[in-house]
Amino acid sequence: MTLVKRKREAIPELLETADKLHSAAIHLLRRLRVRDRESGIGPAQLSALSVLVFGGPRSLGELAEAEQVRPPTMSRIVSGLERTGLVKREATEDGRRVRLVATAKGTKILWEGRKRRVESLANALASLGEAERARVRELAELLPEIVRKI
Amino acid sequence: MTLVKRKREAIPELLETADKLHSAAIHLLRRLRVRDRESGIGPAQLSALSVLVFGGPRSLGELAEAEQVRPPTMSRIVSGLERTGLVKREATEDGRRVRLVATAKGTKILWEGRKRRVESLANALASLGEAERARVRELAELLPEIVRKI
DNA sequence: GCGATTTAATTAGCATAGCTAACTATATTC
DNA sequence: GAATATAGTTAGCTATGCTAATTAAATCGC
Repeated sequence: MTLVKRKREAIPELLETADKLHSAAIHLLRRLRVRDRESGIGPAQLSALSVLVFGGPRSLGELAEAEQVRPPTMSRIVSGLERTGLVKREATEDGRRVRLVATAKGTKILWEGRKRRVESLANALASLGEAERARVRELAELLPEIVRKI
Repeated sequence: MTLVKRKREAIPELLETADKLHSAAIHLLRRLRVRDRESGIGPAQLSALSVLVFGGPRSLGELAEAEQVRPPTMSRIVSGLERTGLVKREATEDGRRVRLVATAKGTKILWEGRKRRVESLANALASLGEAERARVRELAELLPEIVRKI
């Protein structure tokens, strides 16, 4: 017990920070999500589409993994996106795989939605002081590194 | 147009910060969500339960509003929580209203789940340097204020 | 080179979670 | 006390998650 004490002692403070960060992330996204309804697309479809738009075409399995969803689930999400003309399934050299590509319409809709979310948040940031904005900027850069370690 | 130019010019930098923060929040929660499956409770039930556990008992309408969901949706979420013994519907003076209360079992399960999420994140924070951890701590305190302004 | 295995995606069937519309029951108002 | 307002539920639709089973294509082994 006493031998690992140093390591254990470090945790409570981190737990508190983690708890606050976790809670803030939940509330942040809950607020921004409201604006997604304007797109008329469900959250899973929107999220999958964003991977294709920002990350480029990929197979169904890859997209499922990126979205942390099982292939059958992604298959149906893609079917919905295809039905509304936001994504296209294309054949590949490997006859088992499909290449999923966002259409022009899908790309446009996604950018508009993202713009709404980001603008809502940017407006909230606008009322902060210069020092606080700088702090937020620093954190926004630091977060991806933290996420990678989870 | 030109009259509001000053305000518009301030936005691009904020848009970039907002975009990064938004994206980081999405990826953060996506990672942490994985651990929720261990609880065996769906995300909507888990989130509603957390409001009752951390915020105390309230009516169905209040809970629906807190969760940004319509009353019929919340009614069914609560039915699920009641069926598994995590929440109780109690009568109030006003015969139309119900008081929703988390049971001991519900409280216990929620704390365990929250612990898992927060610990995952705290572990990721543990590998940061002292200066970075301090920065994260500052931001975690600042975020609720930003969220309130969205 | 052809049968067996592996891999990618889909289909089928189930549960949860979101919505609107319609209904029930209780309070409130005039 | 009748009309109206409010709180919650029920019914029925769509979307999103899962596992199990199926289909089709590629690869492996001999």
